[in-house]
Amino acid sequence: MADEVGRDPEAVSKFVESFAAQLVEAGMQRMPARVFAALLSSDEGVMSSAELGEQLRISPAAVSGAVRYLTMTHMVSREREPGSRRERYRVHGDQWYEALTNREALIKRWEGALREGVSSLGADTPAGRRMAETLAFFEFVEGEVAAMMERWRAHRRQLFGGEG
Amino acid sequence: MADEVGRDPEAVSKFVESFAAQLVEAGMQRMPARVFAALLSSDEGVMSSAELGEQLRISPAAVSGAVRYLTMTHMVSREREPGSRRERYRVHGDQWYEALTNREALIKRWEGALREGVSSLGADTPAGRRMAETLAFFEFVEGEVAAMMERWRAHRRQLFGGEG
DNA sequence: CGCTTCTTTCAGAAATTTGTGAAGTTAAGG
DNA sequence: CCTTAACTTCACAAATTTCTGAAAGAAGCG
Repeated sequence: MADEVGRDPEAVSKFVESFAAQLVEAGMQRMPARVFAALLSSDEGVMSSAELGEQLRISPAAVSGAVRYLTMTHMVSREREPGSRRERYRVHGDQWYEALTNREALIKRWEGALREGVSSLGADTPAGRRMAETLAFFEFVEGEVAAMMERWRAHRRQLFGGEG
Repeated sequence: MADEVGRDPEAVSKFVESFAAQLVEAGMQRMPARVFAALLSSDEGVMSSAELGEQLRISPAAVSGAVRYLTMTHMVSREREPGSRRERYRVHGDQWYEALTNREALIKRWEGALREGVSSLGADTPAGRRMAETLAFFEFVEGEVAAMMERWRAHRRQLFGGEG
């Protein structure tokens, strides 16, 4: 496996850590953030568990935990080369930020909590009305996001061409 | 100060805690989340420091810290009745979720980190191209969100009328 | 101008979260 | 079927975060 020479490992590491820090500040846990940033900055967008552990100086256990989170949120997918027990993790380049905007499940739960609030506090009370409005906002956003992503794909095609 | 009878305090508290839990899961700290949920479920959308402390069973210090966070993120504003040293905190009903979508500063920093990544890894490398695309996505979203909020306001007017 | 009431700051105790080593599990290859 | 390489799970130590009581800091009111 030829190392990609021409890449300054220190520059890569610097980017990885600084981008991970931004993700952490946005609420992501540290290890998932670092693993994700490492994948994002790898040339192929693919790394093995061992490579991740080595570059980030973390234990296999930490890699495992981070990857579990990242795959559950669909920011990363796992692959296996046929006839190997080496797992490979891939960031899909145009899927991960779609996953980012895709807080569907989260929004659904907010909506659930708000609906309960409206009915338990009373739809005819000021607080109930405030919650009903908030609920309407989330429902609105839910629809808009889908349309926005459609426009993005068109825009992207225009900027980068059909495949990326 | 007449207690609002007709409101079941237990139902209110149940909503407050369950909505706060959702906010926590989305990355907000516990105390800000609880304080915010309490305000949201109050009839006038306004509560004093003492009322918050009493309902949530937390110290004045905790209220202070939570409110500091909430005002910094523009989810809550502080008021003072003239001629009183009692602070009052208000959730604006149609401002707070605008603040929620308004991750302007956050997105700007992500963009900064990505720009650095593109230039330090090389715009002509696969990784550099992946980051450039991600950057383009954020720039796109930034513009779209503003337009979306404009549409929301129109939609809202249609649903609830001009003032709320 | 001092008293009183409310808010903020701060140090530290308590609780939670995080990452590791070690043991356990799965599956490829002989 | 056994060996071995790789990933995962688990208990615990360490680090971090969170919330409180106490003291300090503002600001109305007499």
